[in-house]
Amino acid sequence: MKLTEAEWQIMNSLWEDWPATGRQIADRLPENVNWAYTTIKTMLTRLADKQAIKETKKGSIGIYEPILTRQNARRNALKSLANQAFDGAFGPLMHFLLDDQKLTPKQRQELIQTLKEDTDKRQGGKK
Amino acid sequence: MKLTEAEWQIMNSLWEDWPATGRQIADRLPENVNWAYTTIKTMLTRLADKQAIKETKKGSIGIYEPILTRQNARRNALKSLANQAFDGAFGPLMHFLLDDQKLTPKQRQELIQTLKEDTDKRQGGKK
DNA sequence: TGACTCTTTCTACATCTGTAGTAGAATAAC
DNA sequence: GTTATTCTACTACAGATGTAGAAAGAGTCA
Repeated sequence: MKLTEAEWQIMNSLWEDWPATGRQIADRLPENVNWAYTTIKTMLTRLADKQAIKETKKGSIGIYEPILTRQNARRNALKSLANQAFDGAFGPLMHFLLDDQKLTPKQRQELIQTLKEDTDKRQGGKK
Repeated sequence: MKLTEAEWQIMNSLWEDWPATGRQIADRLPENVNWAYTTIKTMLTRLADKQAIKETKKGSIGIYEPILTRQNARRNALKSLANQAFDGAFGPLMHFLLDDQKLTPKQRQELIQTLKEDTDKRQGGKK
Protein backbone atom coordinates (compact mmCIF):
# COMPACT_ATOMS: atom_id res chain seq x y z
CA MET A 1 0.00 0.00 0.00
CA LYS A 2 1.58 3.16 -1.23
CA LEU A 3 0.22 6.60 -0.46
CA THR A 4 0.66 9.65 -2.62
CA GLU A 5 1.65 12.98 -1.18
CA ALA A 6 -1.88 14.31 -1.13
CA GLU A 7 -3.11 11.11 0.41
CA TRP A 8 -0.64 11.46 3.23
CA GLN A 9 -2.17 14.79 4.10
CA ILE A 10 -5.59 13.26 4.36
CA MET A 11 -4.40 10.25 6.27
CA ASN A 12 -2.42 12.37 8.69
CA SER A 13 -5.54 14.31 9.40
CA LEU A 14 -7.63 11.20 9.83
CA TRP A 15 -5.13 9.46 12.08
CA GLU A 16 -5.21 12.42 14.35
CA ASP A 17 -8.72 11.59 15.41
CA TRP A 18 -11.28 9.22 14.04
CA PRO A 19 -13.89 8.26 13.06
CA ALA A 20 -14.32 11.58 11.35
CA THR A 21 -16.49 13.20 8.72
CA GLY A 22 -15.09 14.75 5.58
CA ARG A 23 -15.63 18.13 7.15
CA GLN A 24 -13.67 17.28 10.25
CA ILE A 25 -10.84 15.92 8.19
CA ALA A 26 -10.85 19.07 6.13
CA ASP A 27 -10.75 21.26 9.19
CA ARG A 28 -7.71 19.52 10.55
CA LEU A 29 -5.60 19.92 7.43
CA PRO A 30 -2.67 22.29 7.78
CA GLU A 31 -3.46 25.89 6.84
CA ASN A 32 -1.15 25.76 3.89
CA VAL A 33 -3.35 23.11 2.34
CA ASN A 34 -6.16 24.94 0.63
CA TRP A 35 -8.19 22.30 -1.06
CA ALA A 36 -11.77 22.57 -2.12
CA TYR A 37 -13.98 20.35 -0.04
CA THR A 38 -14.76 18.25 -3.10
CA THR A 39 -11.06 17.65 -3.58
CA ILE A 40 -10.95 16.14 -0.16
CA LYS A 41 -13.93 13.99 -0.91
CA THR A 42 -12.26 12.78 -4.05
CA MET A 43 -9.22 11.79 -2.07
CA LEU A 44 -11.38 10.03 0.48
CA THR A 45 -13.09 8.05 -2.23
CA ARG A 46 -9.79 7.03 -3.71
CA LEU A 47 -8.44 6.06 -0.33
CA ALA A 48 -11.52 3.96 0.29
CA ASP A 49 -11.07 2.33 -3.12
CA LYS A 50 -7.58 1.30 -2.25
CA GLN A 51 -8.71 0.10 1.16
CA ALA A 52 -6.67 2.53 3.17
CA ILE A 53 -9.82 3.74 4.89
CA LYS A 54 -13.36 2.58 5.43
CA GLU A 55 -16.43 4.65 4.84
CA THR A 56 -19.68 4.07 6.62
CA LYS A 57 -22.82 6.14 6.44
CA LYS A 58 -24.65 7.84 9.21
CA GLY A 59 -27.75 8.84 7.34
CA SER A 60 -26.37 10.32 4.18
CA ILE A 61 -23.17 11.55 5.76
CA GLY A 62 -19.95 9.65 5.26
CA ILE A 63 -17.92 8.71 8.29
CA TYR A 64 -14.35 7.66 7.76
CA GLU A 65 -11.86 5.65 9.68
CA PRO A 66 -8.43 4.33 8.78
CA ILE A 67 -7.84 0.73 7.88
CA LEU A 68 -4.18 1.30 7.12
CA THR A 69 -2.48 2.20 10.36
CA ARG A 70 -0.05 5.01 10.64
CA GLN A 71 2.58 2.59 11.72
CA ASN A 72 2.11 0.43 8.68
CA ALA A 73 2.09 3.39 6.38
CA ARG A 74 5.31 4.59 7.88
CA ARG A 75 6.83 1.19 7.65
CA ASN A 76 5.88 0.89 4.01
CA ALA A 77 7.23 4.29 3.20
CA LEU A 78 10.53 3.62 4.87
CA LYS A 79 10.80 0.30 3.17
CA SER A 80 10.22 1.86 -0.23
CA LEU A 81 12.75 4.50 0.45
CA ALA A 82 15.31 2.00 1.63
CA ASN A 83 14.76 -0.10 -1.48
CA GLN A 84 14.89 2.72 -3.88
CA ALA A 85 17.68 4.75 -2.44
CA PHE A 86 19.65 2.57 -0.06
CA ASP A 87 19.91 -0.85 -1.66
CA GLY A 88 17.10 -2.09 0.48
CA ALA A 89 18.95 -1.92 3.75
CA PHE A 90 18.06 0.09 6.79
CA GLY A 91 21.58 0.17 8.11
CA PRO A 92 22.93 2.41 5.38
CA LEU A 93 19.86 4.58 5.70
CA MET A 94 20.50 5.05 9.35
CA HIS A 95 24.14 5.60 8.69
CA PHE A 96 23.31 8.26 6.21
CA LEU A 97 21.03 10.04 8.61
CA LEU A 98 23.77 10.24 11.14
CA ASP A 99 26.60 11.11 8.84
CA ASP A 100 24.88 13.65 6.73
CA GLN A 101 26.75 16.87 7.15
CA LYS A 102 23.72 18.94 6.41
CA LEU A 103 22.05 18.14 9.66
CA THR A 104 22.17 20.98 12.08
CA PRO A 105 24.07 20.31 15.28
CA LYS A 106 20.76 20.50 17.04
CA GLN A 107 19.21 17.86 14.85
CA ARG A 108 22.26 15.72 15.24
CA GLN A 109 22.16 16.11 18.96
CA GLU A 110 18.52 15.19 18.99
CA LEU A 111 19.18 12.05 17.03
CA ILE A 112 22.01 10.91 19.14
CA GLN A 113 19.91 11.49 22.17
CA THR A 114 17.08 9.47 20.72
CA LEU A 115 19.20 6.58 19.78
CA LYS A 116 20.97 6.44 23.02
CA GLU A 117 17.69 6.20 24.80
CA ASP A 118 16.50 3.54 22.46
CA THR A 119 19.62 1.56 22.70
CA ASP A 120 19.56 1.74 26.45
CA LYS A 121 15.93 0.79 26.58
CA ARG A 122 16.46 -2.20 24.34
CA GLN A 123 19.49 -3.43 26.14
CA GLY A 124 17.84 -2.34 29.32
CA GLY A 125 18.19 -4.44 32.39
CA LYS A 126 21.56 -5.35 31.16
CA LYS A 127 22.51 -1.94 32.49
CA MET B 1 14.73 17.88 -7.02
CA LYS B 2 12.46 14.91 -6.68
CA LEU B 3 13.08 11.63 -8.45
CA THR B 4 10.40 9.17 -9.44
CA GLU B 5 10.79 5.48 -8.84
CA ALA B 6 11.88 4.72 -12.36
CA GLU B 7 14.30 7.61 -12.26
CA TRP B 8 15.92 6.20 -9.16
CA GLN B 9 16.69 3.02 -11.03
CA ILE B 10 18.44 4.93 -13.74
CA MET B 11 20.29 7.17 -11.34
CA ASN B 12 21.40 4.26 -9.22
CA SER B 13 22.85 2.69 -12.29
CA LEU B 14 24.56 5.87 -13.36
CA TRP B 15 26.00 6.63 -9.95
CA GLU B 16 27.58 3.23 -9.93
CA ASP B 17 29.99 4.29 -12.61
CA TRP B 18 30.08 7.28 -14.88
CA PRO B 19 30.33 8.84 -17.38
CA ALA B 20 28.32 6.13 -19.08
CA THR B 21 26.44 5.55 -22.31
CA GLY B 22 22.80 4.61 -22.40
CA ARG B 23 23.83 1.08 -23.16
CA GLN B 24 26.08 0.83 -20.16
CA ILE B 25 23.41 2.22 -17.93
CA ALA B 26 20.97 -0.29 -19.32
CA ASP B 27 23.36 -3.16 -18.73
CA ARG B 28 23.79 -2.26 -15.12
CA LEU B 29 20.10 -2.19 -14.28
CA PRO B 30 18.93 -5.00 -12.00
CA GLU B 31 17.71 -8.11 -13.85
CA ASN B 32 14.20 -7.60 -12.65
CA VAL B 33 14.04 -4.35 -14.58
CA ASN B 34 13.18 -5.26 -18.12
CA TRP B 35 12.84 -2.02 -19.93
CA ALA B 36 13.14 -1.47 -23.63
CA TYR B 37 16.23 0.48 -24.48
CA THR B 38 14.10 3.37 -25.69
CA THR B 39 12.41 3.50 -22.33
CA ILE B 40 15.76 4.07 -20.76
CA LYS B 41 16.54 6.77 -23.26
CA THR B 42 13.27 8.46 -22.46
CA MET B 43 14.15 8.46 -18.80
CA LEU B 44 17.57 9.86 -19.56
CA THR B 45 16.08 12.67 -21.58
CA ARG B 46 13.71 13.52 -18.79
CA LEU B 47 16.47 13.42 -16.22
CA ALA B 48 18.53 15.73 -18.37
CA ASP B 49 15.54 18.05 -18.72
CA LYS B 50 15.24 18.32 -14.99
CA GLN B 51 18.98 18.78 -14.66
CA ALA B 52 19.64 15.67 -12.68
CA ILE B 53 22.16 14.55 -15.29
CA LYS B 54 24.16 16.06 -18.09
CA GLU B 55 24.38 14.67 -21.58
CA THR B 56 27.31 15.27 -23.87
CA LYS B 57 27.94 13.80 -27.25
CA LYS B 58 30.85 11.75 -28.42
CA GLY B 59 30.07 11.70 -32.10
CA SER B 60 26.43 10.82 -32.21
CA ILE B 61 26.51 8.81 -29.01
CA GLY B 62 25.20 10.28 -25.80
CA ILE B 63 27.40 10.17 -22.75
CA TYR B 64 25.77 10.77 -19.39
CA GLU B 65 26.94 11.86 -16.03
CA PRO B 66 25.10 12.83 -12.87
CA ILE B 67 24.68 16.41 -11.79
CA LEU B 68 22.55 15.53 -8.80
CA THR B 69 24.72 13.62 -6.39
CA ARG B 70 23.59 10.48 -4.71
CA GLN B 71 24.01 12.15 -1.39
CA ASN B 72 21.78 15.02 -2.32
CA ALA B 73 19.18 12.74 -3.78
CA ARG B 74 19.15 10.72 -0.60
CA ARG B 75 18.96 13.81 1.50
CA ASN B 76 16.02 15.12 -0.49
CA ALA B 77 14.21 11.84 -0.31
CA LEU B 78 14.63 11.56 3.42
CA LYS B 79 13.52 15.09 3.90
CA SER B 80 10.37 14.49 1.91
CA LEU B 81 9.62 11.38 3.81
CA ALA B 82 10.17 13.08 7.13
CA ASN B 83 7.86 15.90 6.11
CA GLN B 84 5.15 13.75 4.80
CA ALA B 85 5.13 10.99 7.35
CA PHE B 86 6.93 12.22 10.44
CA ASP B 87 5.92 15.82 10.94
CA GLY B 88 9.11 16.98 9.37
CA ALA B 89 11.41 15.76 12.08
CA PHE B 90 14.20 13.26 11.78
CA GLY B 91 14.10 12.32 15.42
CA PRO B 92 10.76 10.57 15.24
CA LEU B 93 11.81 8.91 12.03
CA MET B 94 14.86 7.52 13.70
CA HIS B 95 12.83 6.54 16.67
CA PHE B 96 10.43 4.69 14.48
CA LEU B 97 13.19 2.81 12.77
CA LEU B 98 14.47 1.60 16.05
CA ASP B 99 11.18 0.81 17.65
CA ASP B 100 9.48 -0.86 14.78
CA GLN B 101 8.68 -4.35 15.87
CA LYS B 102 8.79 -5.68 12.37
CA LEU B 103 12.51 -5.38 12.07
CA THR B 104 14.22 -8.69 12.30
CA PRO B 105 16.56 -9.11 15.24
CA LYS B 106 19.37 -9.17 12.75
CA GLN B 107 18.37 -5.84 11.25
CA ARG B 108 17.95 -4.41 14.68
CA GLN B 109 21.33 -5.66 15.73
CA GLU B 110 22.85 -4.17 12.62
CA LEU B 111 21.30 -0.82 13.33
CA ILE B 112 22.41 -0.69 16.88
CA GLN B 113 25.86 -1.59 15.79
CA THR B 114 25.88 1.20 13.25
CA LEU B 115 24.58 3.66 15.74
CA LYS B 116 27.14 2.83 18.29
CA GLU B 117 29.94 3.21 15.82
CA ASP B 118 28.63 6.50 14.64
CA THR B 119 28.05 7.83 18.06
CA ASP B 120 31.49 6.81 19.14
CA LYS B 121 33.07 8.31 16.09
CA ARG B 122 31.29 11.59 16.59
CA GLN B 123 31.93 11.87 20.25
CA GLY B 124 35.33 10.38 19.62
CA GLY B 125 38.27 11.76 21.46
CA LYS B 126 35.95 12.70 24.21
CA LYS B 127 36.17 9.06 25.14
C1' DT C 1 28.16 -0.92 -51.29
C1' DG C 2 24.99 -3.71 -49.19
C1' DA C 3 22.94 -5.85 -45.24
C1' DC C 4 22.90 -5.66 -40.37
C1' DT C 5 22.95 -3.76 -35.97
C1' DC C 6 22.77 0.02 -32.84
C1' DT C 7 21.50 4.54 -31.65
C1' DT C 8 18.97 8.62 -31.56
C1' DT C 9 14.91 11.43 -31.95
C1' DC C 10 9.97 11.76 -32.08
C1' DT C 11 5.66 10.49 -31.09
C1' DA C 12 2.18 7.87 -28.54
C1' DC C 13 -0.66 6.40 -25.10
C1' DA C 14 -2.62 4.39 -20.82
C1' DT C 15 -2.53 5.39 -15.86
C1' DC C 16 -1.98 7.87 -11.99
C1' DT C 17 -2.25 12.33 -9.45
C1' DG C 18 -3.77 16.73 -8.15
C1' DT C 19 -7.51 19.54 -8.24
C1' DA C 20 -12.11 20.90 -8.72
C1' DG C 21 -16.86 22.08 -10.83
C1' DT C 22 -21.91 20.77 -11.25
C1' DA C 23 -26.22 19.12 -10.05
C1' DG C 24 -29.22 17.19 -7.20
C1' DA C 25 -30.28 15.39 -2.35
C1' DA C 26 -30.37 16.35 2.55
C1' DT C 27 -30.31 19.52 6.36
C1' DA C 28 -30.73 23.57 8.76
C1' DA C 29 -32.58 28.20 9.47
C1' DC C 30 -35.95 31.16 9.43
C1' DG D 1 -42.90 25.96 3.82
C1' DT D 2 -39.32 28.48 1.54
C1' DT D 3 -34.61 29.68 1.38
C1' DA D 4 -29.85 29.10 2.36
C1' DT D 5 -26.30 25.90 3.30
C1' DT D 6 -23.99 21.55 3.13
C1' DC D 7 -23.12 17.03 1.29
C1' DT D 8 -22.77 13.47 -1.94
C1' DA D 9 -22.11 11.42 -6.36
C1' DC D 10 -20.31 12.15 -10.91
C1' DT D 11 -17.61 14.01 -14.25
C1' DA D 12 -13.61 16.54 -15.98
C1' DC D 13 -9.24 17.66 -17.10
C1' DA D 14 -4.28 18.93 -17.18
C1' DG D 15 0.18 17.39 -16.03
C1' DA D 16 3.27 13.62 -14.42
C1' DT D 17 4.80 8.90 -15.01
C1' DG D 18 5.73 4.39 -16.98
C1' DT D 19 6.50 2.27 -21.09
C1' DA D 20 7.60 1.77 -25.75
C1' DG D 21 7.22 1.70 -31.10
C1' DA D 22 8.62 3.76 -35.73
C1' DA D 23 11.66 5.94 -38.59
C1' DA D 24 15.84 7.53 -39.88
C1' DG D 25 21.00 8.11 -39.15
C1' DA D 26 25.62 5.95 -38.13
C1' DG D 27 28.88 2.24 -37.63
C1' DT D 28 30.63 -2.13 -39.18
C1' DC D 29 31.68 -6.25 -41.37
C1' DA D 30 31.71 -9.02 -45.63
